[in-house]
Amino acid sequence: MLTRSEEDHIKAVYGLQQAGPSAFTKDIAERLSTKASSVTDMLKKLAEKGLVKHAPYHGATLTTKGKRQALMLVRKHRLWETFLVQRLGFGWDEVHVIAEELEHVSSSKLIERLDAYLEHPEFDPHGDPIPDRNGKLPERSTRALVDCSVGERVKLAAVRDTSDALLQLLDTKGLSIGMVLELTARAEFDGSLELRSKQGTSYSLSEAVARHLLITAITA
Amino acid sequence: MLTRSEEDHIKAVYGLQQAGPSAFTKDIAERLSTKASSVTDMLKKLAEKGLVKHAPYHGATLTTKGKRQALMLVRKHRLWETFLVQRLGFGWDEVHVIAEELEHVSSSKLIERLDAYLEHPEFDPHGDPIPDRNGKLPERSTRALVDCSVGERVKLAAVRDTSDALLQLLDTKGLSIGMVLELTARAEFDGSLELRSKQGTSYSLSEAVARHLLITAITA
DNA sequence: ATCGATCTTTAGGCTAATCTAATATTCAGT
DNA sequence: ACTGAATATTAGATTAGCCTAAAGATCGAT
Repeated sequence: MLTRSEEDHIKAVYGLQQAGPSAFTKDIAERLSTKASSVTDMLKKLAEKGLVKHAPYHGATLTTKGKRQALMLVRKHRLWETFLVQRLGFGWDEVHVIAEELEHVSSSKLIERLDAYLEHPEFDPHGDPIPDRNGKLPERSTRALVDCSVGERVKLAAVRDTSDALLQLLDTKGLSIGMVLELTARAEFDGSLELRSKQGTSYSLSEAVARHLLITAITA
Repeated sequence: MLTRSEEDHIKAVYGLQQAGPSAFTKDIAERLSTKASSVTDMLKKLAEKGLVKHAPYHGATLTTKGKRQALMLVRKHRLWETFLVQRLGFGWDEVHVIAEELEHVSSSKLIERLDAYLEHPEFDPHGDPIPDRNGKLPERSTRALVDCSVGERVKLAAVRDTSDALLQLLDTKGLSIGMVLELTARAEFDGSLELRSKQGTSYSLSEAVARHLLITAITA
């Protein structure tokens, strides 16, 4: 059984390993709002428990065992987020903080029942994939909206960010996961994008936003 | 903001104050599976925070502020239990432990949404009253089944126990909250009771069990 | 009224998780 | 290769929450 702090560190390492090969002390500390020295202590402890491999001065990576733990945490987090949005009617920008607490509830029977109750969702409200009970992530090929070409028709698949501000911005504009859009123009000056929905509504997005949106190709 | 341990102690004091006027160190320790000395420490801390009144050697009582906190915890606990049974299909003997964890999740918006989602239940799966958002408990007059007379028709209202064993026993016998029963006989030898449902099924209960069942008079 | 059993508190210590400050390492730019 | 900036680790302190052991308080039975 892991403590809450251990779980938080493992999840941080997992998250950072999505971006780079190794998670660095400073970045972990930043994610968890602690200090680097505290992280070093914890990495040492987790290394002893066989959950991470800690190469001093060169960051940490999850072991197989650690990765399994991390995936279960991610699973819990995303299932709770799905519950909060789909069943309790929360906005997608409100659920992260609450799910951070809920994910530490330990009952695995609870999480399997929740999964069934939600009808085994594959993606959470932000479009992030939900690992199944064995830790397997659903397959899907995405790319950043910013890398698309004018004329392409795409489907919004996910928001690559944990900050609520971006989610609120998208809300305000009326954009949400699953929407199908055509990229109609890209401004040379600032890289901003113009998109149009089937219904003819136009949306204007800055390059910064477009970098954080993931899309899938239209399958039709 | 209270820590988990502080919350646990407050809830223990509340629970014990339902039975007697004051909660004693030893009983609190027993409930929380800690030692009396730890409880003393915590009572001192909670007294400083103005949540309990601690009369050394004479137990603790909740202040108004402490009672409000306790009621919110009880509210959370019982709403989560209701959710687990009604929506996730858990058995009523499985939910206590899980709700002990869930009740510490802090978002009050979450609990209000959950309450609405469950359609503002007044009683939890064990028949215990759920405080409303202001801490008000629904009114209902109950008495112990053991105090009823032969010939009375009663409705099972609540199970006065937190142990799973009793709940499992009732499950096995096919008894549940809300059932209407007639008390047909009481054995002189061991005080055990015979009951019969409208459908004609007979149930035999030991005096020990009957002491832990609360009933309401039939309103019809 | 006192004694003994029981309960409570106090005293002192332990561990987990944090911090700050000091020291050590790495690495990019010269 | 060297050096400075950035980063990481170590050392040592702090806090919360728990413990054991010892001392203190209460109270019913004599």
